[in-house]
Amino acid sequence: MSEKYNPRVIEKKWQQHWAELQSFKSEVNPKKEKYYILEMFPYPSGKIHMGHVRNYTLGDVIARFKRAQNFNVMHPMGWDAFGLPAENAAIENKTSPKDWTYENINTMKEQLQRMGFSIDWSRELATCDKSYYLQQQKLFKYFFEQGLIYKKESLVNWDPLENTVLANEQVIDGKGWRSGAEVEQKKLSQWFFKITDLAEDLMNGLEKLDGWPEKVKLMQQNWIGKSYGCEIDFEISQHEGTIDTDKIKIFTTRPDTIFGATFCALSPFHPLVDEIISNDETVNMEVQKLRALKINEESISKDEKIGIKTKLSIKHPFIKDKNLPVYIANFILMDYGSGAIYGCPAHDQRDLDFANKYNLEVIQVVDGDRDFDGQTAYTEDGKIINSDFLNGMQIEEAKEKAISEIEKLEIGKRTINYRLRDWGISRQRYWGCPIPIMYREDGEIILVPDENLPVELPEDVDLQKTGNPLENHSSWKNTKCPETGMNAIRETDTLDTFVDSAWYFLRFCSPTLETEAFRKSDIDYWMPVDQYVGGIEHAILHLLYSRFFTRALKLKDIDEPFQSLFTQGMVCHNTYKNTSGEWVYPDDVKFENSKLIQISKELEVTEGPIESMSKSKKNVIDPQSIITNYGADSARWFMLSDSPPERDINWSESGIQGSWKFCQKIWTLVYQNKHIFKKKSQVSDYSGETKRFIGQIHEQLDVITRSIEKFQMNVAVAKIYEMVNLISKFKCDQEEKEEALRESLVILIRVIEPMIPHLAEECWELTYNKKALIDEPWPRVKKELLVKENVVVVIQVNGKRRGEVTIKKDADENAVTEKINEVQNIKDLLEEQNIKKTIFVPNKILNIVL
RNA sequence: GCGGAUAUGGUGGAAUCGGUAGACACGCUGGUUUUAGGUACCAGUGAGGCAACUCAUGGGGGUUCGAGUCCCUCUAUCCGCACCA
Repeated sequence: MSEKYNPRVIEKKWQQHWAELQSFKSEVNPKKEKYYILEMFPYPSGKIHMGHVRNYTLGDVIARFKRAQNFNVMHPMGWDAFGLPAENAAIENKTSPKDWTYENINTMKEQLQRMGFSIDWSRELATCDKSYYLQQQKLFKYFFEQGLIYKKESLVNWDPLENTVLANEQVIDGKGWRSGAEVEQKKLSQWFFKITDLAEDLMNGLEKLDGWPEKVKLMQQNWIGKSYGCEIDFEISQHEGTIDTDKIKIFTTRPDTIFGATFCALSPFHPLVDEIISNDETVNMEVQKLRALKINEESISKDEKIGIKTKLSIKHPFIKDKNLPVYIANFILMDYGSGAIYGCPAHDQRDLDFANKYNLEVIQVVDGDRDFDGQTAYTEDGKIINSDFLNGMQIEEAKEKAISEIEKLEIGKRTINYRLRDWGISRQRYWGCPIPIMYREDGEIILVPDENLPVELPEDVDLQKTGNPLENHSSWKNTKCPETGMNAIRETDTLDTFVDSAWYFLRFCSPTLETEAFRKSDIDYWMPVDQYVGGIEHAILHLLYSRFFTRALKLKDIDEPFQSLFTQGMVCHNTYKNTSGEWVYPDDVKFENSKLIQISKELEVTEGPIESMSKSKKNVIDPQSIITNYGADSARWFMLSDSPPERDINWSESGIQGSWKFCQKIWTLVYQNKHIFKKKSQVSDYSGETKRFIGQIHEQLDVITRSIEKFQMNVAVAKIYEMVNLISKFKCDQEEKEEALRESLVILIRVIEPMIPHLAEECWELTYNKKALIDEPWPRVKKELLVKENVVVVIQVNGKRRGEVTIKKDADENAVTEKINEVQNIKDLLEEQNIKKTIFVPNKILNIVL
């Protein structure tokens, strides 16, 4: 044990100690209250990055804090190990995705262990483990049998050169990122989860989630997007060629504007469009152009509206002899409503843009405060005009009336529509969980029997070849039906990796169970997750899918997987560019002669804006170098200092140095006082100055405790600084004071443990305590010491602070008023003035209004 | 475009309830000690003013005895938009 703070030695020492004693292994213990803390598991991309360090440091503070509060804490860790980057790496480096992934897992596990996180590694799992995806295939079968899985056609980004499906991020300016080929929208038959079946339930469940940030709940609510409207069948009045149907079903949320309808628009992927283009080659060519465009909500609202006029017309249901032209348009989603709308240009901006472009009629049917100018759609409140039986009504009333008339004519019905779409889970990729389905030669689609699971990923695949590697692997793909012996073809799609992460928190409860995905008794004890910590970028999809899974699995008593949720901010850093316009790593930049210079190339560098750390902009700091230079505790402390956890944090060299200095300061403070722990004192009560000192310590302890509970780690950190400053200045010259110093140091060591555990343990060793620090309970706040005898009451004149008086606690207004006379400048202000009234807040403020 | 968020000194940020704005830290300035130096310690540090005091929480307006906090409005920046995880 040395006088100098030596993180390299002590961190290794305590990590070994915890590992040997299996200090963080968790087991079901019905006698003890459980606490399940979980951080979003990482994708094993290579090395840990600062975002991980921040995420897991936050979670670890909570894990260690709750343990100190006598909870039976489970804090597991695993790997979200399937995904695209493994395939990309395989193509670039000619390695296998499996080897690449497991190598990364090893590296990252070592790094996480080097951070000293209190993780129960006995529960470790990787979603690419056979044992994990075996259970996932069983869950797939369960969902299938529950009727929650179906197949339908849907669109993908298709790279015709690589013969493969591209992720959105692989499409850059409409071109394939590797091939540069023009990306097409291709229809493929794909598997879907019927998440929309539970849309209502998922929305209502949000109300109960008190521990979730309001903004995340709102984002989910908007994502589900419940809306009330109606379907209307419009009769086709004119067409050319043979058309299979005589109606077009449209969906609207604004049936009150039915009399303002002036055209009809179909999605380019509407089934009727297939018929139209089979009759008309000119339209066909135009439609193919529209179909090649990527349509999402963003493009609908921003991009130029394009329409193709068809030879069809539809009849207006309420206006005799009025026919509306039918267009095929790029701003209609096939997945929303019925894939067809009627356009009411006066009251919808998209429709108006379209009508203005194609010179269509615009009829105003809602009139309100603002004049309608023909350029900005009128979407505000108002009264219905130009609308026959709806005239004079308010919007809501008119909606009701229109729907009831439509239902009376039996040409449509009231519907509830959700913006939420079913969850497409098919991926035409290799590195994912195989779908346990076979297509038999007799046309039957069968589920692979349990005894033949898992359907294993073949390892002998050629990723260099274009197309889906599983599709190309004929000996894997062609198989026999285990029941009938008939020839069969395996499903070559794999599952979306969001499926992997939609139930991993359940698997952590029974990580090694072979017979089932999880043991019921384990789930009953550990679930739900008490605190989930992760990035805001998962606010919608991952969390919604996990909620869907938990509900669909019908676990008794549990429908919400995450009791509380905390979303942390990102880690940012300045960006640097050299004179040739290349991004430069911060490590490669030095400051010389008041210029920034790139060390490796000796080029001048300019400093760019602070952005979230990303490999593409090279503004990353490798946590490994920080751990090596400063130690894990300093890195942890920095992550918790200054910025509130939910906000973005800017990495700075001076900040990490400050953290290191602080760790050193704590060590010096405890080490210099180590002799006082040898003695045992008889002091049971404090007086005077010592009482005030220890009172302040307990006040700080109180704030630290409450701050950690509220996730305000930066506030807790600031109070710990204050505590250290206070203890450092405390002059210890008598027995009573020595006892106070001892008590305060013990409190300090205990409260820093969740944040900087190695240093805390090393300090604890100096106190001659037999019990391990991690098993030491959180210190109790001595409430009796928080009561102050005197308080400062601020005196205001006309709401402005003019002075203060120190007075006995709970003194009344008269007592305060009397004391004012001692304050000269207030006396002057009050002279020869009439006091209109006074506002008195006990122990806080006296405001005198003149 | 829609949806969500954020804005306080030179910097990161603090401020239970509407009640002393700027805690704590970084940086900077001056000093002390040891060292070649990093280090450690002490003092100062929102702006203006000799001072009394005035001004100050993105801009403008409002409610209130009193607003960083509540209401309206504007501006700027960031995030998401369904195959990245």
